[in-house]
Formats: sequence, structure tokens, C-alpha cells
Amino acid sequence: MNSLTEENYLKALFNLANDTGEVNVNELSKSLDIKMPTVTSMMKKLSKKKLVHYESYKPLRLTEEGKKEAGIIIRKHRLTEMFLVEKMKFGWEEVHDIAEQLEHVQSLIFFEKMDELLGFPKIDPHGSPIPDKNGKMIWKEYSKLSDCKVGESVRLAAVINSSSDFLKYLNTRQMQLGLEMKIKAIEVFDKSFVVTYDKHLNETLSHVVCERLLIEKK
Amino acid sequence: MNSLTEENYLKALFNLANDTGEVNVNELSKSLDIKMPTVTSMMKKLSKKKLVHYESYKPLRLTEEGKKEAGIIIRKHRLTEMFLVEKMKFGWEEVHDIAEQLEHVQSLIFFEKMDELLGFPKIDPHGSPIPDKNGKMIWKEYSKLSDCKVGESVRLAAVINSSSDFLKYLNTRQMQLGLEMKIKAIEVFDKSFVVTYDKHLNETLSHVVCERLLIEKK
DNA sequence: GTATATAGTTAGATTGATCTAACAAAAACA
DNA sequence: TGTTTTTGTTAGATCAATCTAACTATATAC
Repeated sequence: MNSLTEENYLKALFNLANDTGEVNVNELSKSLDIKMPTVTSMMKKLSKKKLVHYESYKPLRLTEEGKKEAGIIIRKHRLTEMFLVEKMKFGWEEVHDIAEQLEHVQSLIFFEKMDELLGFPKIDPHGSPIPDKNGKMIWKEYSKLSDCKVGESVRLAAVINSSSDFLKYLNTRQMQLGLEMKIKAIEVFDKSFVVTYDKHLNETLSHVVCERLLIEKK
Repeated sequence: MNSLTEENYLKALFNLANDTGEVNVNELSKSLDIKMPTVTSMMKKLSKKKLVHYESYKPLRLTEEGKKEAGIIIRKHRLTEMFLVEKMKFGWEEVHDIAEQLEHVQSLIFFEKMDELLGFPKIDPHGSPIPDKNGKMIWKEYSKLSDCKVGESVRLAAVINSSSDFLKYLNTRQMQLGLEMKIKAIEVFDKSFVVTYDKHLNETLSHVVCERLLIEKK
């Protein structure tokens, strides 16, 4: 059994891991807002528990067991977010903070029941995949809207870094997952996009926004 | 903000309080399975936070503020139990342990949403009253089945000390809140009751069981 | 009403999670 | 390549929550 604190370290390691699965102590420290010496000592502890590969001055890596544990926590988080949106009628911009607390509930049956009531969803309200019971998660390869070209028709599949402010911004523009839109123009000087969807005929999206919108091409 | 640990002490104090609101250090220690010196030091801490009246060698009492905080935790616990039973289809014998974890979630809006979805229930699945947002709770005065007489017709209104084993015992006998039954006989030697309800024409209930069943007379 | 048992407190140690200060290694820079 | 900056580690302190051992006050019992 891992402590709540340990769970937070595992989750952060999982989320920060780059393509090779490596995370620096400094990144982790910043992400958790915990000073580096504290992080180092926790890494030694998790290393002793065989959850993290730790060697002095080397980048951190989760072990297979560590990945599994982290994946299960993320599973709990995302199932909870889905439950909050689908069954409790919260907005997608409200659920992150609540899920952050519920993800530490130990009762497995609680989350299995959620899963069942939701019909075993594969993605959360922000389009992120929900890991299976073994913590395994399958990432679908989406493109960023910012990498698309003029004239393309796309479907909004997921959002990156789903902060409340960003999601509220999308809400005010009636943008939600599944939305189909067409790229009318791309401004050269600031890389902003002009798109059309539903009743929005000329909505301008800044480059910052387009980088956070993941889409499927139609 | 109180720590999870502090919340557990407050809740225990609330639940153990007798009619005068007093609790002994020893009782609290046993109830929480925490040694007495630890309890003493926590009481000094909560006293500094104005949540408990503490004087050396005197019984403990929650302050008004302490009662409020404790009441709110119990509100969260009982709303959660109700939600788990009504909306997530758990059995009443399964929900205590899960609610024990969820009651520490800080998000107030989460519990207000539960309350709303449940239609603002006044009692939990075991018949215990749900405190209001200020932690205030109104106890209805019920009788114990064990205090009733032969021939009386009663309605099951609540159960005391709703341990999983006890509730499973009731389940196997198709006993649930609202059940109407008639007392056919009381055995003198062991104070067991013979009752009739639904299709059960001669169900025998031990004295221990009858003491845990709270009823309204019809 | 003294002796004994029970309940409660004090003192001091331990563990987990954090910090700061000081130092060491690795990376970036010039 | 040598210096500076950034990153990471070690050592030691602090705080919350727990414990045991030893002591004290209150309650119970004869």
C-alpha cells in the first residue's frame, strides 16, 4: 500500500515521462511544488519499494510495477471525471480538482462500479484514455489543430492540459469534444486560426489555443 | 482546515458523546485504536484550535465550532452512503467503509450535488439523520424493538451500529427499513422475539438483534 | 479510609514528509 | 578548455502523528 504522498509522486512521474519514460528530479520538483532534496529522498524510498529506477545524477524512470500503480491512480482519476460529468452533471471544467481528491480512495469496488455504470468508457471527458485495471493505457495518435492546413475539416477529439480557465474559454465558444470544424484561414503573423463550426462562421483561435486542441482529420 | 487525522478525532468525539456531550480520553482512545498519550496531545491541539474543551483529568467536550465541524463530516459520510445505495446500487452493508474514505473529500460542491441528486434526503440508508450544511442534526426519537411488548405492530425505522455482518444478517431475513412487523411472542429465558412480517410467519430474533433495531409504533 | 485499580499526563523516542544550507556533479557557455 | 550556471545530493532541522515508559490523579473496593 502506498501513501497518498507516494501516489502523488507516482502520478506525476507517469504524467511527466517523455517518450523514453525519463523524468528529471528538477521537473518533478517543480511539478509537485516540493523542494528537490525532498524529491531525492522520496525517490530513494520508492526505489527501495521497486517502483522507481533511481541512480544518482541520472534521470528517473518508473519500474513496470511503478507504471502499473501510477496507471491505476490515473484510471481512478479519469473514471471519476467521467462519472462526475456523466452521472453527476458537473461541467468538464469543474471535475479535475474533485477527481484529484477522489483518486486516492482505496476501495477498488467503488471504481469498478463507476466503470460499470458508465458502460466501460475508453476516454475521459477531456478525451484522454482511461487505463485498464492493470494500469495499461492506449494512446490514440491525434494531431494538434495547430499542425493542420487551411481547408481541412477536423473533429475535436481531445484537449491538452485541461485547466479550468481553458475549458471555460471553450465553453463560451460552444466548443466540445466531437465538434466538427473547418479551417478557413491561418494568419501568418500570429499563427492564429479562423475556423467555422455550427453557427460560428468566423471564430478566431489563437496559436496557444490551437496547440491544445487535438483533432482527427475527417 | 483540519487534517484528515483531526477530522477522525472530531467525528469520534461527536459519535461517542453521551447525553451531556462528554467523552473520556480512554473511550476515545479505544474507539480510534490510538494510545492515550497520543489522544491527550491531540486534544491539546484541538483545544488550541477551539474545537474541543479540554481540561486535565476532566471529560472531553466538543465546542460549538467543533460540533459544527464534526457534524459536517458526518453529513458528508451519510450523504455519501445514501448516494452509494440510491445512485450506485451498492447494498447498505457495503457502504460504510467506502463512505469512511469519501467523507474526507474537501470539495463542498461535490456533496451539495449529491444532496441535490438525492432530493435532499433527511436520513441515510441505515435510518440515521443527515446533518444540515451547518452540521446540525435532528434526532427522531425511536424505540428499540427490545423494549416493545407482545402484540405490538411496529415499523423498522433505523438500525444501530450498522456493521456489515449485522446488515448481512438482516438481508438474509429480507429485513429492510420501513418493514412492518408484529411481535408474536417474547421468550422469557433469553429475551428473544418471535415476529411476523411479509412471508416470514415465525422469525426468531435474538435479544442482541432486537436491541439494534429501532422502530416506530403503528 | 487506606490500598488498589483505572484513567490520564508527561517526557522522550520514532517515523514520514517536509524544509534550508552547504556541497558536488553535470551541462552550458564563452 | 576553463568558468559559470543549473541540477542534484548530503546533512541536519522541523513538524505532525504516533509510540513506550514512567509518573500522577481519580475512582473503586474492601
